[in-house]
Amino acid sequence: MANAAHKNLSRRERQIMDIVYRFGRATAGDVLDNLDDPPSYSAVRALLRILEEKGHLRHEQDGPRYVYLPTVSRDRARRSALKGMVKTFFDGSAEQAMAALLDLSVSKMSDEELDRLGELIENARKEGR
Amino acid sequence: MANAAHKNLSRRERQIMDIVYRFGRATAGDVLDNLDDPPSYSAVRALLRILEEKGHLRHEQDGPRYVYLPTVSRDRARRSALKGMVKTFFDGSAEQAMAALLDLSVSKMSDEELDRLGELIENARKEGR
DNA sequence: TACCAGATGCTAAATTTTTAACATAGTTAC
DNA sequence: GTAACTATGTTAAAAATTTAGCATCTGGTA
Repeated sequence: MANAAHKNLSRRERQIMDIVYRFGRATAGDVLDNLDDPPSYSAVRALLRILEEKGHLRHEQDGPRYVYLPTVSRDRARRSALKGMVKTFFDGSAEQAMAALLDLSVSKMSDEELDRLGELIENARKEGR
Repeated sequence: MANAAHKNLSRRERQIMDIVYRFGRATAGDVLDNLDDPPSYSAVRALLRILEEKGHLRHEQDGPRYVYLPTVSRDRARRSALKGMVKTFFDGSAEQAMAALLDLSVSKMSDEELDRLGELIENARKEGR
């Protein structure tokens, strides 16, 4: 079911998880700095603790402070998010999603990037699967 | 800014918007049927009305009932969602996102689909941009 | 060592979200 | 026409989320 993990997050929880995923690892301060319409530092810490309780985050000690990391690997999170997106916005068609993605960003892509993508597809067509 | 519209939705609101986007248009009943851990019919209707007030949905009369539709075109919603995803999970790299998408679904893709994608990239490399 | 800065833990209040219940109006079928 | 069914509109209570405040602890530094 799509983005199962994310589905049950509250608004703030989701905002925070997005930031942590984006950063890979983040302190309460990092999160606060990147939150729209941010609450108090204290509120952010409370949310981080809740997310940890729920099993979405874990923390490591880094000197005097906590650094939070997702418990689910970035790779798994990516897959899950992609699946949800394809299901919700592209009728389940990964091809459509890729086309839209390409359309969205060709203007910003380098020749090298396009070459690499071309190869990936070439490979998939020949051997892969 | 990512998925600006979605960012401020509550949990249920987001779940409902996802369903409406997936269906394109949906009645309260459709939404109820597709909601995990569903509340009462009445609760769903209340949420739909709130989403309409907030400007995320509009409704059309279809015989005796309302059919709800997103106010933002699917295309815009897609773009917005894709951008957010790329930013959050792929360090802003559309190429990486496309590669992951391909990896996720090569096994399910037909030769035709792969051909079409190959062409799109070919075109982008040659002329486009 | 003793102080200061900056961190966490915990608790309870404020706000928002979510829900159900009830009242009302429109459709359809007989 | 009217009864049965199925909608919607509104309201207020229940539940969950979000927040801030205060007490406490830890680490670095003069």
